Amino acid sequence: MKISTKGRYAVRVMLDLAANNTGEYIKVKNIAERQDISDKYLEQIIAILNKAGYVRSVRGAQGGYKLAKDPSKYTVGMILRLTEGSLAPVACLDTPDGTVDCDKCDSCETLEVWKELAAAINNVVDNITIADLLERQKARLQDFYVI
Amino acid sequence: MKISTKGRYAVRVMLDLAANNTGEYIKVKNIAERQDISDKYLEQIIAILNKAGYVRSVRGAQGGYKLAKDPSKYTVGMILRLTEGSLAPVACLDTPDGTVDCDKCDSCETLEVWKELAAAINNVVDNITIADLLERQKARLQDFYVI
DNA sequence: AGTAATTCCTATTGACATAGTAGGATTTCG
DNA sequence: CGAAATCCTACTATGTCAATAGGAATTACT
Repeated sequence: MKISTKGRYAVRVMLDLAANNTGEYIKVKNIAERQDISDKYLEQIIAILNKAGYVRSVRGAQGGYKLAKDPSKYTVGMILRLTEGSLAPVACLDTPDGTVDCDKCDSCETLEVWKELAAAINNVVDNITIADLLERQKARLQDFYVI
Repeated sequence: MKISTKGRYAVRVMLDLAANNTGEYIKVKNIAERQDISDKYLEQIIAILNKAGYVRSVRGAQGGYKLAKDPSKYTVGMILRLTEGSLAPVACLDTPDGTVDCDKCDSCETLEVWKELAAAINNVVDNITIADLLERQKARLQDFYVI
């Protein structure tokens, strides 16, 4: 029941892009340094975000990445599902529609548990956006400087 | 973010023992047949439940297993944590106490997300007992025969 | 006492996923 | 043209999952 580094790093990348947005394109190398992640590994992760259109890229010298839309448009759930695959706690629940992929789900008492669990998980990750995280971060930095 | 078969099977075993409780000891073979699980694999899973004292066993011919306590004493969370290990969605949160095992948790904005997620997960699995599942099962069987 | 049934214990295996590392092709700015 | 950056693909080491396998120890029944 662990979220992999791929998913966690992807969220941090999106937050980093939001936090360091100046309108300029941001290089992988800089993100990797700030986040203390291997830049080669980060490349692969950001490639997923790029293919999905979550970020825009410019190639070549002075190139880099920036968020495609406003931070408020990206939920943690979107990012995790994109990079991790489904967040469903059991395989029979990770269908694109809401159906159940199991031949004996009719007599499966535990299925209800997993459905409740899936709903609880979704409820958390789908209700936190990158903008929310950014706001929290700013609030914390404020506190830091005030003290 | 999947729950493994170990955890899922363990819950089903506990429910099976509760549902088929007649005071007699129940054999692994019978549980395996009813649940359609390899009995050799089930042996290993039930061994975990046994060592933790969740079930009582009698060896030898006519031996078997039964729940150690009332079904209401076992939550799904207890069983999953026992068999799966921690349910924390990130490694830095699976400490026995509530502490965080990460050197830069102070500046980790995403940690809050994982904490909320962990709380949501716990809230579901810690509030469903085997007795609850048993009740639902009985209700469903009732419906079946009435129709 | 002997035998069948059952739990108990440990080792092994094949398949797959994770978390990177590595190398170079391609594109673009200066 | 050359340096800097993204893009693309292959490889690898490690570990986990989900069993399978074989036999040792224990007990009830005849």
